[in-house]
Amino acid sequence: MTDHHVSSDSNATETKKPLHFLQQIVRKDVEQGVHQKVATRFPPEPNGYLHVGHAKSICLNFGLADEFGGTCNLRFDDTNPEKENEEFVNSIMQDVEWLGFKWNGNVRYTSDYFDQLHQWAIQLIEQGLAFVCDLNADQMREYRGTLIEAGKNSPFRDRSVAENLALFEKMRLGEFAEGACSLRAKIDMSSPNINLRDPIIYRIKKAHHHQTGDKWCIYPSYDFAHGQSDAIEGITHSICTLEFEDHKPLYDWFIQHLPVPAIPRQYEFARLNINYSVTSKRKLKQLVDENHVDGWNDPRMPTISGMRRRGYTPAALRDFCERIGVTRSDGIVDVGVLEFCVRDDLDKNAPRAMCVLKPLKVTLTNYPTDKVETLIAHNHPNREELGDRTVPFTQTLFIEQEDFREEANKKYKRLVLGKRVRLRNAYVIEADSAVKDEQGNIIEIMAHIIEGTLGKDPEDGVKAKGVIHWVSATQNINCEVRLYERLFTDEAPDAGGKNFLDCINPNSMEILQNCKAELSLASAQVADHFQFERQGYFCLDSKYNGADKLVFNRTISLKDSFAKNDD
RNA sequence: AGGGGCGUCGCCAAGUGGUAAGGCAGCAGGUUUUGAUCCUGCCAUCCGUAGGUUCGAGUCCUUCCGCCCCUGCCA
Repeated sequence: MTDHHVSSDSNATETKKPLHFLQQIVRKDVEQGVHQKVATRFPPEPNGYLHVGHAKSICLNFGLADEFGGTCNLRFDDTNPEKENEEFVNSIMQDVEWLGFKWNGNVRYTSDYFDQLHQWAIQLIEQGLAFVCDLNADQMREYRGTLIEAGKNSPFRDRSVAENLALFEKMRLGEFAEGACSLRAKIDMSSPNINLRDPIIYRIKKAHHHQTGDKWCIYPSYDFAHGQSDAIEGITHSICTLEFEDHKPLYDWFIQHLPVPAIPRQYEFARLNINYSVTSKRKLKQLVDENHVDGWNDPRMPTISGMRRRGYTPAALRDFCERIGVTRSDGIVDVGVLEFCVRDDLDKNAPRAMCVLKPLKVTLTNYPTDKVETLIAHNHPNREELGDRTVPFTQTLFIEQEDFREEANKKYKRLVLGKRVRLRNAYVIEADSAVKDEQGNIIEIMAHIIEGTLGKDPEDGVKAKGVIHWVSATQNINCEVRLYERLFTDEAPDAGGKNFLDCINPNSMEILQNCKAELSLASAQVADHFQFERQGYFCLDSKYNGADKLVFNRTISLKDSFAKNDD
């Protein structure tokens, strides 16, 4: 992890990035010595895969700890065994590590604290602050009141401490059926804050738990477990999203009435929304379950595992989270910002290569049939330290079909009949004729090289108009390339009364067979990133790539200011 | 008997009573063996609205408008 502390900015001339509101709060607490050490936590429920919204929370929590010399725990909020499992636990750990963060000590589980939580529930009963309620779910809803009407007290609210203790113990022993009763905090049924209307703190769930097995058949609610877990871990700043703001009075109520070892404080920030995407777990699950995508890690998914498979880098995601900021106002971030971050990181770090996606054969009539020249190409135009590679040059080549036209206007900077073009890292060539099949399709270009143009402009002064990529027709690797577009055509698939499934882009994936990659790509590894010059950034697909076939994913295209203005 | 939040450029976002940062997008140029990168310039007389306080208001007060969250034995 980097260790630039916000406070120790020695370079006065350097323009400081303004601190967001949580950084300001933490800095103030540190300056005033409120805490010995800052402690945060990232507390996902292991009931699904992490997505880009979680990345924001991860960067925030681990980032704050890092900036102020504190610690950040990874805690699985596993109070609802019916929805959780070990697969999710493992994927979440993998995603957090991949993003580049290291949690403090061992992974924690709220279930590690079930014994303590149970004890505290008993203490609440003993203080007359909790009771066992026999109301069923429907009755409970009725008694709760509405947003504009007060609720009314449960008829079981005045049971004696002894009776409550006995009943709660019976609950724990499994003597009641699920839903038969629950343990509730005794607060205020007429509170304008519905979370304070005698909330349930323990419910019966005769479910196997992925961590505690069959030890328990009663489980604490989120509200009862979260703050106390924070306190147990000595969390100083418990950061969550805006929708939990109404829970804060309850969070504080438990902390105030229980002998907890520390006083954590909850702060809320706005969750991340991105256009042309969905981030609700329910919808992502639906996309997977109904096979609209190829699993949770489909390269088009906004999940961390999907973005990883797509070729997005941890640095790009971290940069993105940094750029979008942290505030309390709801907003929708333009996916273009994310795409910029990915391009920016890949441009700086991805070695270049050449790959022809839709091949068109070119025969160089003045080049010897059996000659093979070994040309040298730089792996990066601006970073010499990334070295060179060699590419074989032969009489027959492949260029991109769209890089040739029989005739074109002046703005077209590629190969045109009778005109010249530079072959990237090689010679300038001039097109002489186009060979067509019976249907009139161009199937081959006859051209000739301009001698002496390796690394030099033509001696006759007639420069090439543009540069195109190419690959030897006899020495290349056949491969499959998958091109991706946004998964949704609507910028707000979630909004209004729309069914987000109706907004799915039918052309979000295009699979190209028989693409021709340069030889050096044979040694590519799944973790590698490449820029296929003039095409975009690519990586091997971790799922379909195999020994028998190379499969590349296009992470993202190059920015293309030309495509917009119709030639 | 409702409660809690939020409104600054197309998007994100600084601003903490002293005269509207920055990024993305966009536009116009320059460099370039990637129509990429890089570089230069332009891009809010105005801060949801209407009043008020003040020498001075995006910042303080009031009005109204708009948007988000809350009535799971989910988190």
